[in-house]
Amino acid sequence: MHKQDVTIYDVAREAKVSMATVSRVVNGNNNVRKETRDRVLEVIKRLHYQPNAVAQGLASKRTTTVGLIVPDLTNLYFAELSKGIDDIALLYKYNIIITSIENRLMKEDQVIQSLLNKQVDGVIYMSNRLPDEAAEAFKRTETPVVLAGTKDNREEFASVAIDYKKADTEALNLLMHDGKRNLAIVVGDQDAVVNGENRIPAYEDFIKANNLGEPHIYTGIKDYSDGYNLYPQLVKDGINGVIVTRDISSVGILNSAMDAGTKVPEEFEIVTASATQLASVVRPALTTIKQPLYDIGAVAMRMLTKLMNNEEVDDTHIELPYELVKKQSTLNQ
Amino acid sequence: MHKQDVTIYDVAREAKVSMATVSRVVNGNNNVRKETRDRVLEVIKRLHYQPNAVAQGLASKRTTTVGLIVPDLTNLYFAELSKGIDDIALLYKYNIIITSIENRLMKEDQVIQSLLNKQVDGVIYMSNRLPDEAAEAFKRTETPVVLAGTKDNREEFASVAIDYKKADTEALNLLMHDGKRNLAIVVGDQDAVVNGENRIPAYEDFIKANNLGEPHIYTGIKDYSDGYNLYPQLVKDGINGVIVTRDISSVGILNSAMDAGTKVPEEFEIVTASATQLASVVRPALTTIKQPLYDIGAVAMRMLTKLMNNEEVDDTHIELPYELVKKQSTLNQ
DNA sequence: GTGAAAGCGCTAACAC
DNA sequence: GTGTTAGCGCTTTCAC
Repeated sequence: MHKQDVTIYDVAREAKVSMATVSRVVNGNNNVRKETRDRVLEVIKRLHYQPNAVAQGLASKRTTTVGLIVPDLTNLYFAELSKGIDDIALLYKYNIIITSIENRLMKEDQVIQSLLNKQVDGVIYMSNRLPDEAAEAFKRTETPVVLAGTKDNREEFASVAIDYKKADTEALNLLMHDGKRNLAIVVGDQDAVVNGENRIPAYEDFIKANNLGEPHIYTGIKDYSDGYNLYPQLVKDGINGVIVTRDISSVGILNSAMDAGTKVPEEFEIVTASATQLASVVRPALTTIKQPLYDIGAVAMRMLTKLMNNEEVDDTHIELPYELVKKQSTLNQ
Repeated sequence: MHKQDVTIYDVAREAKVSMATVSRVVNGNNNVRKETRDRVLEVIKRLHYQPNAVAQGLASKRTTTVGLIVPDLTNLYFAELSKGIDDIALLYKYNIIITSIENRLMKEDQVIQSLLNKQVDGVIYMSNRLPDEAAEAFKRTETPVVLAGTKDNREEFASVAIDYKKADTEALNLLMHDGKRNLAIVVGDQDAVVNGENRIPAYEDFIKANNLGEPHIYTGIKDYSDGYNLYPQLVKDGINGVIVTRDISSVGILNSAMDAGTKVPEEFEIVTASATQLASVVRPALTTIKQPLYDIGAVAMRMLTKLMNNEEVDDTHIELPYELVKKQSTLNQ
């Protein structure tokens, strides 16, 4: 970034008006006579003037930039959420600064602080658990935050998600009705609020309510090979039905079962709890809890635009409908 | 973004030094006596001072922000590239503004202009073909650009990629040596420079050089169902070996072939030209041209940091090695 | 080694 | 409807 060639001052001089008027034209303020406006617009075009958003940001205290905090870019779950966010952001002319925070050199709250230093107008948080320092920083700087596809144990931040407990219970019911009674839950990160405070408790409640014996909770199963390597353990533990939070892990378990000669779904059933593209292209196709990921992202971003404009928001905790899509990895009886 | 509570001026007053000295401390300038530095740092800590990056950007003309231009966030090819970029960006303390440009309300060069208005220090371009207006804008604003995982017909922009012609030729050779002589190429966007000026010509040359009859080029095959629905046409055209640029389309073709009862690879072979996670988790696993996507992103970002610092870069057109990974969708004889 | 002061390019009162 | 002016929070000469 070098010294700007043409500034608002150049336009003002050339159009024989003040900087204020040029500013008004650029920002669509109506208090400008049509002839003046046209003259200014002509000069803007002729000089190829482009406003410097950094200077605008400093002067107006609005950067029209929002921060996106995501654990991992290569996880399709977040990519699909991001797409919904991105489309709405474009619609409202916000730029997106994206930061991923998994396996990092920097601590999460440092990364978030650097985002805040960039003076983002708002933040969409999609990671597992909002650290206290970060929550503090958001409040101190009065930065609006919306959680998308995740939850927080604090009540203070807006969120858009689905009812994970209800969804998982429905999925477990499906497995049970198919005659599978040795049910397990396989999660990626047990510290995630969605898992630790929603999915796992729902599973435990279900097991207890239906007298299905000891609970079997497998944690830290994050990628394909984690899933693949877990399957023998599941066999050893006598499991014949699983609900898996990450679909890449589901695929690992599925392939491992197939390679072991296990009949899916006759002998072993799988439900994956976050439907991305992946779940539907493998064979047999996976039964999934289909979350409206694109919509979650879009609704979250829309809500954020309102919060950033200090508009009234009637409900800051939105739950969107999910769907249990029955495919070939369950009997569906 | 509201009026900042504690500014560099507050720190200066509290530490009984000038703003200039605080600025020096913040920016790690050595021309500060140790005692002064310590005193300033103590005040910074005590007041929880955080520099306003927007003001820094305006004053210094460096925003420590880079733009990422990508067609589609949910395409794993770009996600994996982005991960490499992101890691190196973090290392050098750059933030990333990401913009996707497929199916948009705004024209590509408008989106790019809005990125430039944000005064990004550099840009990584990963899309199909850099529009002339955008190329002009980059040059006019002297913004360094590196293409990652893509190419440009102009020679003027730096790039990091693989040798697509060589890779495709090698893949076609594999198919031919397996006894398949009715070979086709299936591409997503034929306007992409990688396809239009590299992959397709390589295919045509190969067909001609080996007397394999008429070329069969299928374009606009972008997603799973495009691939799935294309397969019957491939059968009708007598094709028994394909190279496919997008792996989601490869999977569509694969599943369609399997559903039709075709034996893969005995009767029909597939090579996918961009190996993401997807290619290795489907069954049969797909033979792929494995590009070092993470590395391409990382190397591109590293090069960009040099360009942004006006450092000498010996080679601005880097080709990284690829690998033809033989899996179950080819006979590999 | 440190400070004073002039900007960076723009917005937003306020005055007319 | 338009202009004047004072910042926004910081960096960077240039003195000393």
